[in-house]
Amino acid sequence: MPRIAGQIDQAKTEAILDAAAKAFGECGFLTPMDEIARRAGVSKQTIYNHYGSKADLIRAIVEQRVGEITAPLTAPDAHDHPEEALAGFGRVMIEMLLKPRGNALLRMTIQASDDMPDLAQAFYEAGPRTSRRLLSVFLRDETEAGRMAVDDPDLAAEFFVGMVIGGHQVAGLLGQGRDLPGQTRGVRGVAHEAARRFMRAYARAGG
Amino acid sequence: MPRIAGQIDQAKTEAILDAAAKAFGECGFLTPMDEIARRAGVSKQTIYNHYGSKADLIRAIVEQRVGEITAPLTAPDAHDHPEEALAGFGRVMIEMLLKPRGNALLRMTIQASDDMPDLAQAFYEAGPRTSRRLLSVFLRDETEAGRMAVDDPDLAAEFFVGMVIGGHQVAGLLGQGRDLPGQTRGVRGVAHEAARRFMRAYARAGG
DNA sequence: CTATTGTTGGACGCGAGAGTCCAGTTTTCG
DNA sequence: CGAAAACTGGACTCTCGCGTCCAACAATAG
Repeated sequence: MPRIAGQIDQAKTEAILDAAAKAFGECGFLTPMDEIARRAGVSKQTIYNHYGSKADLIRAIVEQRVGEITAPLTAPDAHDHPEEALAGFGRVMIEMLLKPRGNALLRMTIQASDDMPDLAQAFYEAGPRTSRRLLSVFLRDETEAGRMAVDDPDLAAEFFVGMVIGGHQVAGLLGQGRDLPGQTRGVRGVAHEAARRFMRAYARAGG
Repeated sequence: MPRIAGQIDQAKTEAILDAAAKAFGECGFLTPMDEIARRAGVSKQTIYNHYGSKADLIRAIVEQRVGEITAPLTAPDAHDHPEEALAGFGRVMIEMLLKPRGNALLRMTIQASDDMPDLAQAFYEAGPRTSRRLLSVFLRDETEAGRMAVDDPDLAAEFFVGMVIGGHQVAGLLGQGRDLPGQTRGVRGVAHEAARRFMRAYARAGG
């Protein structure tokens, strides 16, 4: 028994995954496997030893990266001022999408969603859906605590998420990242303004 | 000179375009040309007689449909109550995306944006960008008329558009159209609620 | 009727990319 | 050192889809 059975992976598996994620992000999911092998500094055969097929490779990328990217997106802390918490949540969300990684991952998943609808669903659950749910819970708690007046937390969460990322999403998906309002304000400025307006929209009746 | 020169097109050109748009929408832009020919009830050669290549065909689809789909999206009428005008604007926008056509067109353009960045840009200009601009102008006018208090119309327009379509967009692109808040309310309900909240967020200081 | 032009459908050439195969090399363990 | 397991790299097969070619057909103008 030469070579420990598990020694194969550790180094190369990650190199392959990194290179593949980067390549797919740049050139779309139609990037040839040879290109990925080249970038990873690895033989093509090795890729197929680690991941059985291109579909499996893509699956691995999405499953790993979704968690990684959405990690900083914890539920806002209800003990802060709600507006501050919302602004922070929004800021993380924008940064999530502005990073080449986030948008590239979404693009790749959309492109692959024809052939792999299950993957698209997993991505949707782990990404957009959970972020909405986190925010929805926060809004409900704030309302019960008497600091806000949100009658439909799910819908309100969708509104806020939409306010914050709406424009960036499509623009990024179409490769038109440059043109967006709020550039002069910067990420923090936009998130803060969104939070401020949202609070006004959902303020308690008494102010 | 047998056969009038212009007799070639009228009938078939449109049939091809319709079939192609439908096919691309359902199966993605990687639909074979043979499939399109079959659906259009036309020989493949005929397609190449009318449109030089697959890229040209896609271009033709996008250029025609963008205008067609965004046609009902005129600037809201400032003479109505602003909230009603906004709700109407939002409703049209949602319907634009809920129709298979709209979302399919966006998907197709995203998928093709790797190979045809110019097309993606044209789409973006004609679609998302002009709708934002229309709304922005409306908000500026309403503010000048003293009915609202919008300091940054561009950003506010992005907020409203995001509120209305944010969730549907990604869900549709990922083929997850079923799960969305606001189903119980229906399209009009969501648009109306968005308009109501938006008005509160941007009401004049004096109420 | 004849010439011209579009259409048909089917075969074809071609390139690209997924996945396989294999001989030779490297690495690690005993 | 010797054996086993993974890696290399490059050739190879297979499929698929774009775009072309071509011979027969249809329609229309003169």
